[in-house]
Amino acid sequence: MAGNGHPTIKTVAARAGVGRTTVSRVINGSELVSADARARVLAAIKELNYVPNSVARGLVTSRTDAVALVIPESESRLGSEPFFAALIRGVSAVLAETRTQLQLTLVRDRFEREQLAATVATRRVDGVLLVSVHAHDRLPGMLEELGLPTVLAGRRDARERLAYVDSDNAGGATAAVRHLLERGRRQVATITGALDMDVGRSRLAGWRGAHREAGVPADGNLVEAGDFTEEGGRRAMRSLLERAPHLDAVFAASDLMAVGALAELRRRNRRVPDDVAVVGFEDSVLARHTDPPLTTVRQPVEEQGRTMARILLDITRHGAERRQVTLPTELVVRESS
Amino acid sequence: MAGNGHPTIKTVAARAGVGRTTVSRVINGSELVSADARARVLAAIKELNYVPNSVARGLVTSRTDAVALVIPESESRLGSEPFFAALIRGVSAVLAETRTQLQLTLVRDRFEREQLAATVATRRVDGVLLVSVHAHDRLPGMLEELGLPTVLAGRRDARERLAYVDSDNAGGATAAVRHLLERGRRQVATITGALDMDVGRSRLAGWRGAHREAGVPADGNLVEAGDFTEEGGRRAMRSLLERAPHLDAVFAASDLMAVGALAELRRRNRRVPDDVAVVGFEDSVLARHTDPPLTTVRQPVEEQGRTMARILLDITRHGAERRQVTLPTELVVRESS
DNA sequence: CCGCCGGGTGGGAGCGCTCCCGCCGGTTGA
DNA sequence: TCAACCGGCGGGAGCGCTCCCACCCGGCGG
Repeated sequence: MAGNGHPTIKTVAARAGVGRTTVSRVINGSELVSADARARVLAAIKELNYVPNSVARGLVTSRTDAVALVIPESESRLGSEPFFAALIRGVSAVLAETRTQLQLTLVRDRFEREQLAATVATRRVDGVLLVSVHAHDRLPGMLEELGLPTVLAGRRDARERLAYVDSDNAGGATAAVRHLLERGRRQVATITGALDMDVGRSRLAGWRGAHREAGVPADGNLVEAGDFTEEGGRRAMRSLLERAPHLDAVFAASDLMAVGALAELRRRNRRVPDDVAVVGFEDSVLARHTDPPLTTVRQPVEEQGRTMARILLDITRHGAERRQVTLPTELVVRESS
Repeated sequence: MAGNGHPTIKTVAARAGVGRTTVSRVINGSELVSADARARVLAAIKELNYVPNSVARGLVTSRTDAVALVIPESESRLGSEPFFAALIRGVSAVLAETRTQLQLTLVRDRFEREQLAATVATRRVDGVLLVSVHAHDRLPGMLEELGLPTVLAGRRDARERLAYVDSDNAGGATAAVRHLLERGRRQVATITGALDMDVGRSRLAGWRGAHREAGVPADGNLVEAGDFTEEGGRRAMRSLLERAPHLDAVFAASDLMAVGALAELRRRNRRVPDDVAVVGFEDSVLARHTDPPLTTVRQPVEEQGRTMARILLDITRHGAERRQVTLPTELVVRESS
């Protein structure tokens, strides 16, 4: 019983000469406290340097004021780090306003990913933000069953039921390819992203859409599947050039793949943009540093993070409905096109 | 009392026909349980899909099995994201092994930084990992007073008392400058990092050391202070060229500043490496993508994160002493030198 | 003058867990 | 034979908080 350790609400109550309940009320901003009592409690808190124990609070309220951000590490390793960094910044900014903690969970492999559901079920978080969901990912479903509010970055497919915030992938891709066609490019190839993800499929759909719009037939020979990695971009560029040596433009579904494509083009002494125009997607820091600087589609990643956090908090704090938001993208023209 | 909600340890005990304590023992891997009882408990856990409530556990053990990683956002915004991403990967890998949660705290401004001490004092974390500490940062001291185990990424100064993991900044810088001098460069300038940080000072010391070693006088005119940003690198390069137009090499204390320097050199039509050799520090992704690819000093950032996490866990779990570790760096020669 | 109301207050109970301590019954050594 | 011991086990207490439910008391209407 030494006054040692940290002061508790009881210590504060004794010091202020009031009951525990009154202290609790002051802390939680209840109106039903006389000005006098409130002042005494506040003074006691300051004197004792008291900080409420949020674990104890969490036990009774069964809220933790923490949300998890789940990121598959395999993808983050692939150099898309700027994406995650920006997303985290956005999320964190909104959470800070409401004193909500951000728990970062990097998931290394499928096993850890499935295990996560159990971890998360230990009630350590009020909700989950999920990044990079594949079409047949089971995790979102598991979280839903657990009744844990979940917001996705990107959707699993066009019929997504859960809350999500996505960029306008199809629209951005269409704009990119339209830009190439309008500049007179005749054979606009595309290096797609992973096609088991909606991002990959939607950006490919955008490439098709722009062709349709322009009344140009979309040649299946000009499509090569990538995987969002630099090496994948390089490889895809290689097979495209072999299949369609006369292509004069390529739309890569990510900046990183565009970088790979640029490398392959340089290796073959194709000039960019003179011989072949290149456009990426994301507008990461990379895009400004390639040679030549990369034309690309900017997605508002930080805003995406902010929106995700807001939607999640609205659900956990105010029981709001799940919302689905698509954020606009914007073509940034640089020197590669 | 409806069987609703989540099963508790009591539910499991009833189902298995044992006491709460026995269930607890099984969960925590105690030896003092008969094989029979253990089997029954395990079965009950599985049937009920029971997951222990870690908040309740935390209340009694006063451990949360979570640690905070504190990152000043101002710096992370500066494009050093690859550094933080790698650090997080390392930290996360080690934490995952011990089922410890990672709480990420981006600190936007000084105010939030000081407030953090209070937040952290709500007992939500067992320890803190601190990144980018400036020489006169008050936060480490506050955490120490709170008795919260802390490990720094980098040290405040050469007399650091807290646990830390740092790269061999001086050694790496010396190797970089030695390399330039050995290749016959006569005027090796340096763009320093922020000089209120040990990283900045140590890398500058390395530049001096290599000169001393080679018996070449270190010309103060060849030193220009930067701030680890690209723009800072550009600016520093500009003043260096004005002050010392005949310099034939520059060692930048970060890749990002090297990128700025490269841009300025190109603007002035100085060829790299023919006219001026450039070396950076960090070996971030950027380094492979500059034109020409950047010679730089690789620091084992992921390993740094792993080591930090290990040291922190050793302290929180086993009451180990604070350790101070310096990890070796390695010169990576590419085409800019 | 009495009942009633309602703002301000405090104590009890209980959140789900761990840990202390004591109980039980079988084995061992003197 | 009996005390000492020990492995296996369970209940009580309590971690620090919130919330329910009184309780008190001054003011007011009947």
